[in-house]
Amino acid sequence: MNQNSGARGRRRHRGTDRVTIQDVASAAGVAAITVSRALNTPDRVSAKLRERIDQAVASLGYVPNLVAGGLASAEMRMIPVVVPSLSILTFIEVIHGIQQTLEEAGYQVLLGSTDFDLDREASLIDSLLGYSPSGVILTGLRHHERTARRLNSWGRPVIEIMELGDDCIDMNVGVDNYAVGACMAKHLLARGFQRIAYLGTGMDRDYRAMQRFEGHRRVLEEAKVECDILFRRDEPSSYASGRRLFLEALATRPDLQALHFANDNLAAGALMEANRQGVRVPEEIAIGGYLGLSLGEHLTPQLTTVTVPRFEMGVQAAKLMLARLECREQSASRMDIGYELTVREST
Amino acid sequence: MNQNSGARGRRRHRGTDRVTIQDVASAAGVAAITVSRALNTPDRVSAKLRERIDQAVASLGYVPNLVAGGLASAEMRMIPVVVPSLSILTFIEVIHGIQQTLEEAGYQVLLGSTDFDLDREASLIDSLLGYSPSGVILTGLRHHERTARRLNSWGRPVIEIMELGDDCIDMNVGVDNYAVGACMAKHLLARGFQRIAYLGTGMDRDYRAMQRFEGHRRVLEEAKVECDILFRRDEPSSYASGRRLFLEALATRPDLQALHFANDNLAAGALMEANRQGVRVPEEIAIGGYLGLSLGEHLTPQLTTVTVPRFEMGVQAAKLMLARLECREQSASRMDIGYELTVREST
DNA sequence: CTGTTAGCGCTTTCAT
DNA sequence: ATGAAAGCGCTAACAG
Repeated sequence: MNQNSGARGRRRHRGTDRVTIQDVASAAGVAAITVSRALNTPDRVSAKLRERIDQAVASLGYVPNLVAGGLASAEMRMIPVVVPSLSILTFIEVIHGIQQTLEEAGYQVLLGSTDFDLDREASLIDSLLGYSPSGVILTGLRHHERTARRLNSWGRPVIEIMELGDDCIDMNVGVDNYAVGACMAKHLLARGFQRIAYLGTGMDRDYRAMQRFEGHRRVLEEAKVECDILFRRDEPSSYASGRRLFLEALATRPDLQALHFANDNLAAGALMEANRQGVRVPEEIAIGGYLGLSLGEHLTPQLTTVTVPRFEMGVQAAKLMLARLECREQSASRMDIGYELTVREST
Repeated sequence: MNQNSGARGRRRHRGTDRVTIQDVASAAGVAAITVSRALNTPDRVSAKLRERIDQAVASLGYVPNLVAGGLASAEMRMIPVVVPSLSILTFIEVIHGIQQTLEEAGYQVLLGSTDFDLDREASLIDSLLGYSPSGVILTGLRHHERTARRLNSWGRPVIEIMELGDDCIDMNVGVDNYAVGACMAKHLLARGFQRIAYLGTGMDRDYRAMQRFEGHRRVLEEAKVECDILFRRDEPSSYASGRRLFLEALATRPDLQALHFANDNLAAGALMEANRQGVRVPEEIAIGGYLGLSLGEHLTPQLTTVTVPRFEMGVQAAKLMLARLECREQSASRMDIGYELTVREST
C-alpha cells in the first residue's frame, strides 16, 4: 500500500505545492477520477472506497482546486450579482437574501456595481462572464442591447430583479412599480387629500422611481386631480435630501396636503424635518413613502409606506436560480414578489 | 491571410464554442502567447502586432476566459470578503468601500458571511481559498486556530478588518474598540453624569461590543463610578431592541442619568422611544451611541456618538491589499483608521 | 462501479 | 520582441 505520507512527486512546472486530487488518489490507492466522483457524486462510488478516500482527504487536508474544476467543467459555482449601487439599502437587502440562499447551496456570490451606468454594466458583465459563473443575477430590465444579446446567447440562467416587465432576458423577479406608485396615490386620494406632490431624487437615473411616479400620475389623472412633481436631479436618496425636499415643498407649495416620496429614506428625512420644524403630520401635511424600511415604524408619527419584501425577493430569486441550475424544473420564469400598503400614522 | 471569420476549428472535447485566445491568435497571425502578452503586458509587444491583435480581439468579440488564466497563473483576481453578517449596516459600508476600490483595479469581490460562527468561517475560508483568490479580507482578529494557520501558510495578502490588535495574521485595518468605549465613557463623565449604564445586544457573539464595554468599564473604575451593564443576549442590534432596552433601563434603574449604547442602531431606537414616551433627552436622560450612522444627525435630538469612518476603512483596506498585490511596497501592515467623538444634542 | 485518456484555455518556462 | 512546448488540477467522454 502506498497509503502513507510523502505523496508529493512531480511539480515540473511551477506548482503551488498544494495537495492535489492526485495526491489523495495515490494515498487512497485509486484513480484521480474516483476521488473526484467520491467528492462530487458520492453515490457513484462504493461505500468502501468512499470511506478510504474520505480518510485520505482528511489526513492530507485536501481542499479542491475549484479553478481547475471550473475550467474542466466550464462552471465555477459562482453567481455574480450586479446592482446599481451598494449604498442603497434596498439592494443590500436583496443581496443579503440572495447570498444567504446561494451560500447554503454551495454557490458563491460575486459582487458587481454599476453606479446606474449601463455602459459599466455591459463591460462588467463581459468580464464577469469570463469567470464561467453558473448564472447571473442583475438589476432591472433595461440594459445595453449588447448586454442583453450576450446574456441571451450565453445559455445559462439569468435573472433580472427589482422590477417586473414583459420583456426579460430569461427570468424575472420583482415588483410592479407602476402598481406600487398607483397604490400610494389611491391611498392618499382615499384619505381625502387633493393637493398631492410626488417627490424624489435622481429619478433620471433610477427609472424605477419614475415608473412609480407614472403609476401615481395616472391615478391622479383618472381622478382629475392635478399632479405635481418635485425632484432633485443630482442628489442621492438620503435623509438629508428628504429634509431638503420637505422644506422646499413647504416653501414653494404651501397649500400641499400630502407628499408622496419616491422612497422611505426621503420620507423618513421629511418626517424628521417635520418634527424639528414642529409641523404636525398628518394634520398639517401627510407623508407617504415606499419600501417599508424598518425605521419608518419607529419614527413618530409612524410612516405610511408601501412595503416590498426585499430580503424575500433575494431569497426567491436565488431559489429560482437554484431550481434552474439543478434542472429540477423549467419553473416559472417570472415572479411577482408583491407589495403591501402599510398604513400607519403619517397619513 | 487567415484574417477573416470561421475561426472555429477543433473542439474535440466539450468546448463551449466561445472565442478563445487561439482564435484571436490565428486571426492576427501570431502565436497565442503573443495575444496573451498584448492583453496583459502590452509593453512587451510591438506596437504593430499589438494593433493587429487589438483589432482581432474587437472583431471577434474575444473575452478572456479568466478561469483558464486563473488556473495557469494560480491567481483569480478575486478577493473574498468575509463578514459576520450582511444585515449589519457597518459591514455593508466597509464592503462598499472595499468593492468600489477593488473593482476599479480590476479585482472582483467574493462575498462571504459567517453569522458570527468561527466554524463556519473556517470552512468558508477553506472553500474560498479553492478559488485561488489574490488575497483575503476577513473580519476581526479572532479565528479558529486552523483558519489562522492555513491563512498564515497561504503566502498571500490577508487583511483582518474592523478591530485593531497586536496579533494579526498578516495585515490589520481597524479601530481600537477599547479606546472607543473609553472615549464615550469619558465624555459622559465630563458631562457630569454619574449613574451610567452600558447597553447592548448579542454581545456574547459580537465581542467587539464587549471590548468597547471593557474600555468604558475601565474609565468608570478609574473614576470610581459604579459600572452598570444591561444586555439582551439573543437580540440583534435593531431599532426595536434599542427601544426595548431603553424601556427596560427606565423601568429597572429609574435613577440612571446616561445610557451608553453599543451602537447607533440601538441608540437611535432609544431616542425614538424617548420621543414617543415624552422623555426629554438629555435633560431627563442622556444617550450616547457608536458608529456615526447618518440617521443620528437627523433625529431630534441629534445623537451624540463616536464616529468611525466605515466606508473609508474599506477603502484603506482595499488600497493596502492592492499595494501588496502590486508589490509597490511592503507597506505598513497595521492601520488605525481612527474615530471621532461627535458631540451633538443627546448628551 | 472504476479506470484511461484527453483535453478545458490560458500562462509559465525556456529558446531564439 | 516573439514563439514552442509543457503543463496548471481537474472532469467529460468513453471503455470495461
